[in-house]
Amino acid sequence: MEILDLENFLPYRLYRLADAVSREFAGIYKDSHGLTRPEWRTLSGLGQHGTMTATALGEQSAMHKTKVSRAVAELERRRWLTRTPDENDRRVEHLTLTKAGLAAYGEMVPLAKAFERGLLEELSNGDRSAIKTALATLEACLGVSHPERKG
Amino acid sequence: MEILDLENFLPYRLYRLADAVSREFAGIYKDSHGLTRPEWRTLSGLGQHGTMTATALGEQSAMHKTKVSRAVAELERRRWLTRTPDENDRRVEHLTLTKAGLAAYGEMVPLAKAFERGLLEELSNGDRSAIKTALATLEACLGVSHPERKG
DNA sequence: CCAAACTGGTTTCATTTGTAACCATCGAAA
DNA sequence: TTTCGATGGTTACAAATGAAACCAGTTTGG
Repeated sequence: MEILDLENFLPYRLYRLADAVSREFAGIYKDSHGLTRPEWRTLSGLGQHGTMTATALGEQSAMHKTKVSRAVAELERRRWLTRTPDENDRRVEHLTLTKAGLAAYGEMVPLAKAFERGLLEELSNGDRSAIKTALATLEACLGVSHPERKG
Repeated sequence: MEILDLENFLPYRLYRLADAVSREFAGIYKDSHGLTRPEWRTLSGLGQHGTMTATALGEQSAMHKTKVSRAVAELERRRWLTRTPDENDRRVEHLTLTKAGLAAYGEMVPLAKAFERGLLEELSNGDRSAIKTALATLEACLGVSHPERKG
């Protein structure tokens, strides 16, 4: 009978690594501010782009719209963002970080970058660039970069 | 204010890719047999190693013990595995696939391998080997390979 | 021998997640 | 204009998850 070596199976390894990295990284937003991952991504998207709609947020950060909806609701409750109704389309709301939201964002960005740097430092120069192109290739192949995501 | 480019942030890219791959791959065990991921991993571990304890399963496949416990219960309900009490330690149970379990495993392994092949085909030879060493390095650095996992 | 600490495994409960249904609004076509 | 399908976003409900409590059995140290 043909067997599968799980520990060397790419989907499994990818998932396990991503999961470990993500848990590790969660310390930065969870322990310090009690954010969930969707909340962190929402904060991050708005910090980066200034103003976005919920739909745009979902696309940019690969989140299902229910996740976005709940994350936005929570950040609003904290008064880290505000909603502004769109002039032309009354279904749409434009989301923007408040001063408090920006402050939290500004505080976490350097920590996030340091975390990433810590990871990349472990890799040789060659592996560092190779992993980036490999990721890009697989992302393109899976249609992950700019699609209608479900996550 | 310093910003973070989420779409180029390694932890995010890793997670998003792993998530996409995992969803895609889930078709192989979910759509065909209605398995969850923990159930698939359990099946896979036992198919590969023949007989294991729940604890060993958790270590090999990076699952929290509650996930293992529930997956094992479900596979037992399907009569895909059986439990045999340990001779010396009455807390321990040895898990083994039944004929039906092995059949399902044998059926899925080629599909899994084909899926992995499909992914790797997208990469150049260089990237293929580089991504493996990069994964190994990060796994080692995060202590993912052989630890007390929580996932 | 006995108590305390530990380990394998299950269960309980609160939280998170996903699917689907839903509401409101919009755009296109009749 | 009216109707019908699509779209932005929220809500309801069921299933998956994780933390911690738990039970049973085992080891250790006095």
